Amino acid sequence: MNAREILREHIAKTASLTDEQFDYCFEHFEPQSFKKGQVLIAEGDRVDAEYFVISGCLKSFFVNDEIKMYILQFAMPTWWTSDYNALYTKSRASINVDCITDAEVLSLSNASREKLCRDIHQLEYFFRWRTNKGYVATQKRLLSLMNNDAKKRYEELLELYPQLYNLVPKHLIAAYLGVSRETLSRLYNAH
Amino acid sequence: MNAREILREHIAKTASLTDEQFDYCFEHFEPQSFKKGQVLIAEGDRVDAEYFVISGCLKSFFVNDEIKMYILQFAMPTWWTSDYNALYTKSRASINVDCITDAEVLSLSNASREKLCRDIHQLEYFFRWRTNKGYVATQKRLLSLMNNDAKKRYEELLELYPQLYNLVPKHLIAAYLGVSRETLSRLYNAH
DNA sequence: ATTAGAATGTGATCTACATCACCTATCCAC
DNA sequence: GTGGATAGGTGATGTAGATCACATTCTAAT
Repeated sequence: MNAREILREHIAKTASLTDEQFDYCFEHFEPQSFKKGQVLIAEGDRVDAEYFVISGCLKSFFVNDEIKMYILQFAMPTWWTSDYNALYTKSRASINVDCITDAEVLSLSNASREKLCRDIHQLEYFFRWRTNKGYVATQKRLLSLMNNDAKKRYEELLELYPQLYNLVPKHLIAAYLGVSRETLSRLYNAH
Repeated sequence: MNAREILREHIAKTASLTDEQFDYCFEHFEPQSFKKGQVLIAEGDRVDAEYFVISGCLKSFFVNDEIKMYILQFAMPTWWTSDYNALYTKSRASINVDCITDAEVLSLSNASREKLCRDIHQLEYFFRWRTNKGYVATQKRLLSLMNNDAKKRYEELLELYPQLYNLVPKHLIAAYLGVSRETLSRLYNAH
């Protein structure tokens, strides 16, 4: 399945567009390819676009004191990622986005998204739903972080995203769970 | 300022509605009053509405093992609250919402919101933005929880919402920060 | 093939915070 | 006013997980 079809199917799950509407919509996306390790957004950048992942895996993360990294989100195919704070407030990036593996994305600029939302009501609906899902998921994660210990959170993560285990280095999983890589290592080696 | 004006001004910050549009919109909200301690949403309930706070203070919270409480959000005037997961997926509530003080709210049913979004494009825009703000705020809180110790989080909270300090009992602030009430007590008594 | 740098495992130690226990002050409801 | 929640404070002790230190393996570039 090509990028166009992946996007089409993804949107169709939430909003119904006519062929003409989707054509018009798709014109606003720009396909981009990145190599493993390439940076899409660096802290301090002006942020102008969000990214819809076609293949590969990205991460969005925050680095504290130039030392510790906390992963906000792994972005797998059909997931969206960006610095949404910077994007919506037109401020500079406070988080980073880069590639864990080689990746293909569809880039959508802020201006294009707003234009599409204005022109096609169904797309505004789509983006409202998408954001709502992200909001709910983040709230769940917040609760899990307060309520569960590292082991429980690790098990939850693997249950939710089994692919991650083999795809993503363990120290990144630790950075997502909010524990040190040492602790994570001890956890799944059942100490 | 009455409820109508408060809502009008709140929406106007994000979306521009004509007088007719706002009239139509406002018809879908139902004013409700609650006493301190009253429950708007209890775990297990069917959730059919979200609430826009006019006066007073609500909390949305999760109770683990019938013992420990974690507060997702304090809802002050002009804030929205509900169990958005249950509301959007039409599942039963996994969190609770009740009143910390006497409160007046405007209740908006899920059906009414969807109708309003369909009928008035600008409102769909409004709700998209509102959800986006919530998403970004929750991400920030997630980062703070992973990155900062309890003392730092406590200071951040007071800086962001100074009103809370006098309005809300300390043990609820602890439940928001994700620390025990004892630890919170020791923190601000500078041990 | 060689080598430098990532990624990972594991012990020893330290620490922020939870938990338990108990005490005091305040606020209502009868 | 009195008694029972509710809120808050503080000491003693326990523990999950951080941090430090170092060894091992894997990976990718030369």
